[in-house]
Amino acid sequence: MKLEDLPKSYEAEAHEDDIFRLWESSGFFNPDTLPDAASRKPFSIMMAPPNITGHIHVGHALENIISDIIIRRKRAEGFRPLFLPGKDHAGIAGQYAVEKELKKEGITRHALGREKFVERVWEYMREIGSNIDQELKHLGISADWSRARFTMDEGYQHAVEQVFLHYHEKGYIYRGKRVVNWCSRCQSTISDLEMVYKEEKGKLYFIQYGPVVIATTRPETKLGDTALAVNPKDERYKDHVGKTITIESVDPDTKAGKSPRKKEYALPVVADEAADMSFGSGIIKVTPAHDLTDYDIGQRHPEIEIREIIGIDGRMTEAAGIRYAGMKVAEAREAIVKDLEELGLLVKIEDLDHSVGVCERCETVIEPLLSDQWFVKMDKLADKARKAIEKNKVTFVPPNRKDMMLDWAANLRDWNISRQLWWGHRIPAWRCECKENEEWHVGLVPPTDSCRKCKKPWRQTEDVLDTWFSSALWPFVTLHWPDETDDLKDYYPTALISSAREIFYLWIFRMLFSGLEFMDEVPFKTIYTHPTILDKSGRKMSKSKGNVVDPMKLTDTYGIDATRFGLIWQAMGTQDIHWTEDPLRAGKKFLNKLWNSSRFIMVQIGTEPRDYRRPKPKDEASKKVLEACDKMEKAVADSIASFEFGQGLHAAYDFFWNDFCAVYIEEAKKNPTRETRDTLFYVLTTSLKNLHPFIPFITEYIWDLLPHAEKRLLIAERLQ
RNA sequence: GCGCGAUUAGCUCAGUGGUAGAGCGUCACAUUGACAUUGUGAAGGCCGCAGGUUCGAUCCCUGCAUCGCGCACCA
Repeated sequence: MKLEDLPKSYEAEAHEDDIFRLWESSGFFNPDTLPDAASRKPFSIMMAPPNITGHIHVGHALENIISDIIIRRKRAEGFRPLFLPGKDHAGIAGQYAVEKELKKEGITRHALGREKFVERVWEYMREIGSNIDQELKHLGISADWSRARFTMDEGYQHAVEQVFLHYHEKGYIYRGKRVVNWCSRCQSTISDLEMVYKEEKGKLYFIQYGPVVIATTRPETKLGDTALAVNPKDERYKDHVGKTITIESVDPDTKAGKSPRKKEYALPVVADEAADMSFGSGIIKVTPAHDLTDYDIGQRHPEIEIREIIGIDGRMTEAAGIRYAGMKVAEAREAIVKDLEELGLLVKIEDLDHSVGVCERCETVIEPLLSDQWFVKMDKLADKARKAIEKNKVTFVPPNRKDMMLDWAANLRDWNISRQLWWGHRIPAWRCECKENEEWHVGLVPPTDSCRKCKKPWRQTEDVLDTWFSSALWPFVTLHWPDETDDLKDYYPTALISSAREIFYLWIFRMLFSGLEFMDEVPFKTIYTHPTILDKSGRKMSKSKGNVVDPMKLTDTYGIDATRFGLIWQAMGTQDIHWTEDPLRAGKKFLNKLWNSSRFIMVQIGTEPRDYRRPKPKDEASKKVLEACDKMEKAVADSIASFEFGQGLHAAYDFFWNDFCAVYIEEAKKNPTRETRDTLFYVLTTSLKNLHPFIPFITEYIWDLLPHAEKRLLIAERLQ
């Protein structure tokens, strides 16, 4: 081979797509078709399914490149590794994405109707979903796309129904009126996860409440007050506990427009830990229908009445009194403050910085309110998961996450699993249209006998399940549970789950108890929380801040390998990454170094087939570089095994550039012998093998140019 | 408020109980010998602050400060 036959610099974009096609058509992403598949041990990772709401971001890129590194490494180590890809239908986020599209066309989902709207969502999912697949493939992710799953595909829907029925049979599912986070725009409950807090300059209002003064940021909720609470240790209010206090306040039944009038109320006083002695006056007004804390107080003191004064449309209900009924919450607040002031009941107003919960998707202020919802009892399920964690059935990386999760799981509320959305898994529960019959029938089909009160048919509830209800089942439903497939036997439990910090609790914990409940075994041996990519100044990336990094733009600029190199170079342990493109530049240079040294070696060694076992040279330089090479191999293996991907890449880089290129190749040039040629070939091929998981394209490309028996580095000679 | 993590060269980060390293950037020199996407050399750091342990601390301990994250609170 002549030097002139090989270009002077490495042209990534000329080869990367071809190489991926070559891998894909080889079928080796599917572990079953690997050579000697039957004798290989199974190993599996389930891809955290990206939400189908747009393009993948740089965090997805990092997450999946990390998994891909592990998978490629395992493939080379002689395992039968399954990396199962898939996508999440993303419930509220998916629906909202389509609603935004409709808005541009000037229509609403209500105008379309449920059936047509859901069709639109499916169209959107197919289109955006295939983009996501393309983007992941473009990054060189060696997942088995023939096994790809979607949380709304037919088999998955079936599994979700079975899970619901199972929980129902065990008595874990109930329907209840609870205070939930209500988004009045989405017209649905939302989970804590879908809620974000916005810092706001608010006001703290001090209101005369009979003999005491109470402080509140939400004076309008006083219309729903049904009690007062003080801390049991609070000496100041000891005498009031257990008695009622008569207070004077606005009469809400005075017509709007007329001057406000006073009215007397009797409110019971209870002792409850929730009252903080040091905040405000130390007395809290209890509004059980519109505040989670207050609702809990209500639960602890059943004598407290519940009055609902805010409706699901975000307006005051009739129970709030004719003076305020129909007003939006903010309007009612203004009105009542004015009335209190006129009546001389407003003591003072202070400024207060506090945060307000808003809907993550549409920024509507969340109203906590009482609503009929479906719940899953968490006590037994959470207990199972906690015990498994305590018994170290799973390993946490980093280890301190173990205690964090146990703390979090120690006081869980029951899981509100119903959502008033159109996009998602329909809840298999039926009820008579007449609504006079309170009876619910849970099952895949309606009951055959009609309702006792009328002759109308049963109808399935409009509600769908929380999107996490289905993603909780990911590690086994992807393997076709409830069918007892070979895949399920081979690949469950998975080796590890790699997840973003954001969804650590809500997703990981739910997969844990789901796996234990349905498979009797933890779904993964290791829970790895990968680094979060922040911008250079350490802020979260977000569209509104304009600091997001598009991985596709990076690959356009630097090529895929250099992008992978640059991402992993920065991935030190589980530390957050303050994003910088510098290492991508370094990556590009390194690829060129790798290319040119390979080019030089190819010319040196000629074209005859070679033995690529470790040579036993006698000269010092060769012995030394082989020793360093052994060290590098060990460092790479150890680093990957301990999730120190950046360290592994640094070790390989450092060895290759310095020990090998700068020192050994120069040395070998001076006095080329058969021994140095053997050593050059061995060190190069060993480096390629160790670098391959990080920068798979160039290593494969060079490998295929080398004269030896095994083509395809992807499945080349097994490492130890 | 509680917990976790971070704080080292201009920037992004490694690192070790014995007076510090990488990548990128900067400056000077080298020009075609695999590679100028290179090579050689240089500049640049009281390793956040204050105590303590130690013969010796950037590293261990305590406190503080700043930043970030999580949980709680936000009456």
